[in-house]
Amino acid sequence: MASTYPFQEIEKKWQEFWDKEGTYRAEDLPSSEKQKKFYGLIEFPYPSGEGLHVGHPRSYIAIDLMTRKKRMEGKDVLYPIGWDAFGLPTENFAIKHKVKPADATAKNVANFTRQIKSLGIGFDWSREINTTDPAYYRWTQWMFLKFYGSYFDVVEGRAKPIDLLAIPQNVAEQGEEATRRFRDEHRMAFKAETKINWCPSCKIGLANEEAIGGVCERCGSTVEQRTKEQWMIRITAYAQRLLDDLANVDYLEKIKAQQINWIGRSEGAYVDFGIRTDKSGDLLPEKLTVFTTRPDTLFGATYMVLAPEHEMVSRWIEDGSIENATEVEAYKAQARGMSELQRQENKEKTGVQLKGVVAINPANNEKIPVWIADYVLAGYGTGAIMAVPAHDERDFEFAQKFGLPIVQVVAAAEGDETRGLPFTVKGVAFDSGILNGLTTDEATTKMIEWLAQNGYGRGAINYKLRDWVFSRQRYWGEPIPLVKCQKCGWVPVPEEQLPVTLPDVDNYEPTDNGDSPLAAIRSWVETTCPHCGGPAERETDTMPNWAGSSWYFMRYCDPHNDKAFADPEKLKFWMPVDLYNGGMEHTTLHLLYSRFWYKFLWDLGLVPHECGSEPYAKRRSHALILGEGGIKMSKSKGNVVNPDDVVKDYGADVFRVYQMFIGPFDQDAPWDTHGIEGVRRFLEKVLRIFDSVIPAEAGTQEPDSPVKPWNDNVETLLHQTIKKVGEDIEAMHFNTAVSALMILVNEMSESRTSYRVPRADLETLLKLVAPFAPHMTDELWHKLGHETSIHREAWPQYDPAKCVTSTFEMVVQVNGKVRDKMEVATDIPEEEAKAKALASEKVKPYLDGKEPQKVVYVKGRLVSISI
RNA sequence: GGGCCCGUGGCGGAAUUGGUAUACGCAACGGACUUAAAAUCCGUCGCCGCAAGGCAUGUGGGUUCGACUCCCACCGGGCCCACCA
Repeated sequence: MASTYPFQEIEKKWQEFWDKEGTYRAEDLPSSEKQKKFYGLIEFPYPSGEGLHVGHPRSYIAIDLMTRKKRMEGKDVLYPIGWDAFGLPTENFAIKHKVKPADATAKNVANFTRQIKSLGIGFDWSREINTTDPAYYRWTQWMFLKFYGSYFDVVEGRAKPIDLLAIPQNVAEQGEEATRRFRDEHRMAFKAETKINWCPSCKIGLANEEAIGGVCERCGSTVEQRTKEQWMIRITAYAQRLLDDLANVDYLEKIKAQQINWIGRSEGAYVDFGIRTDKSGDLLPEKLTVFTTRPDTLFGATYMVLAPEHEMVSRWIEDGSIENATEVEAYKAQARGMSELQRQENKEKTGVQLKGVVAINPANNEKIPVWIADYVLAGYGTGAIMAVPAHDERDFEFAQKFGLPIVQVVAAAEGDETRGLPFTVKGVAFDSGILNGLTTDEATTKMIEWLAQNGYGRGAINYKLRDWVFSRQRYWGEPIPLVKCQKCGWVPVPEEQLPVTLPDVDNYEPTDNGDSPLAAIRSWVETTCPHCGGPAERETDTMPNWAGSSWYFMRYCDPHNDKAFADPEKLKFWMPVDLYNGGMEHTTLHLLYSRFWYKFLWDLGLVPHECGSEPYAKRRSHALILGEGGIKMSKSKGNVVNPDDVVKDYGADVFRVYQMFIGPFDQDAPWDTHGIEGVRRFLEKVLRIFDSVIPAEAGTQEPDSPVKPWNDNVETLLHQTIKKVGEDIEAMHFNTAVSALMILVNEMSESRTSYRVPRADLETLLKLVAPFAPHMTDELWHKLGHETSIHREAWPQYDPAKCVTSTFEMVVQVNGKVRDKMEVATDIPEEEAKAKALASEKVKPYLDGKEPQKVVYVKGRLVSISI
């Protein structure tokens, strides 16, 4: 800014002042009734070594504006900050540079803190949290144990303590071991085999994001698939509730759509197919069950496909039912070696027929061949499909490639696009003809009835959502607080012994077998069983990054509590979050996981019932700040803007206003070095308005200039601006709020030369600018003689009567074209407006002496004449 | 392939939700002040035209007194998901 305004000094001064005064500290005990609280939340950052990106603050500043306005409106405001600090980049950095991840994290947090504080954001730093702090992850572990100690009651549709799980008679009769197994199978946290991406060179398991294109992101070697027993969390049990409750929250439509999409509910039916092998020569006792959304096309099912991993395939290989077992094994091996990503890239259909095995289509008793192919996914439905090539594109493609029959189901043909290739048309779908003349929906319902009546299947609902793989073979994460005892099996670490802290070692290396680096630290692994006191080993897997971020918004309500993750009374006051803002990249997983986690705790009564079943009342997303020219900022392109540089050159206030003015909040916007100059000019103009009011040397006396009455138009504009800025901030239209302020300031600074702007109006202006440029406005506020911060002042009110002018410029249109404009009284009667318009000299030539066909008056706007 | 969204000056973008298209800002140009520059201030700035006027919101149609806004088709671009039966 101008050399006369020492912004660096002033900004620092106010940041220290706010810190000392606790200007932004949320009330520890609420001072108002619950309706008057506002909890604004931004996604807490991952403190990377790169430092703050210019994109980060966009969200922080936006919510800062909103919370500042709410505070000025007298609400209790909670706007906290913390660090989502566990995770891969830090771990990788630590391994590479042989430093401790905790030390690297502390350094990064210090840097982020310095950067964020320099922006003057009104965070309540007294509530700062860090997911890697044992005092924090103690509760993350505690919550994991709640998952472990619970099951999902299907009848009531909610989680309950595992002690309440009814053990069926026949299980109980089999003894303790069977009972334990039954219980373990029903826990919300359970162990199961899953595939992981394995880099044979780095000897490390990789997240999907690190194995893009099937190669290791770090070293470039081909990623293998390995099978491993991992902890899973039963999020699928909550699929329907996660879907249903979207109706009760205010999320952007596209965010809801993403959640719905990800959960992927589909209605259909399970259908049981009989299986005959040549070897046995007869029907097997077991059935092959498939899930289909189109049971009405059952008659057109001409073959079946199993996922290569389907357990029946292994069984049939073993018992010799499959004649071409070698070929089948080879295909299975090939499929196993492929990562999901490789599979997605190569969409060419492949598969092998299981020779010696046929399935029986229950609709017509026809024998149909059985195949395995990797286009059928083991993880969805039953891992097997009935293939209806006439009504499914993928089946069609497969049938074409392998010469399988294609049968169109006539009753179902309506609505399905004909593929323009010869079909074997079989006419009526059923002996009974029950589907004739029905729509697809009706036929589906009818078919499900038929299946159920004849014992061939039943209606069913399936979700794409899979259970949450919760184990990571990593060091830098929350240890999973379980111990494996040879005698007692998995035993939870008792609550009073939490947290299970990470061992403080100088360095660690990945292991050969895919275990976490923790597995090699024997002194940490070896422990005693909390149950029987015998020798036991700790679980060496750690939790995923998503764990700590699944509940952090609750910890903010009571961050220093060491008796509970948060005091229920404080949760009752602050929850739910009123506005949650973040990037679109987190609108599927993080949002889903945290909603689920919250619902689970709510079910158990650990989150008070009064908080409601959803953690976030409203979710919005910001877009990206791009590099100059509209390309993404990246180190390689050399177009990265460092917020430190901007703050150093222009100050935080300019940076903040520019961030808000750059474009619509939910739209990507390119950084523009020239654009920021315009904002600087604007703020300097604000300073200049106060020059006459505030004498150069700190005095607060107003000069006794000759006073002309304050201009009515500026008065009107002031009230219009109060209205506009307030509404725009609420609607997150920050760019137009800034432009409204610019218009007012332009007007005021022009008027200043001819009129004396009343001090009260100047103070109003200052309050409107305050959330945008907090340092400068507090400085001016104090120079006007105030002792307390402007950020605790009352937000200005507008007078609706003063927002309207007594006259307006009425437009006269003839056949939709503007032909005249005239100044008329705002309350002009309709007839008079029309008469005036028709009498206009400029309009007359267009009337051509004819009588107008229609004359429309739009109040306060225009008269439209058509001839 | 599915879902969501967007096309307005040289650029970022406004438009009271169907009512004066191009607010505000940037860039550019001309001028004032200055020895000069910066800063600041004044002015011009969609296109064609001396002007009157005409034409312009991706393209073509429709509804309407009136369409950037609503409807249909097409063209172009973006984001997310994706062999989910």
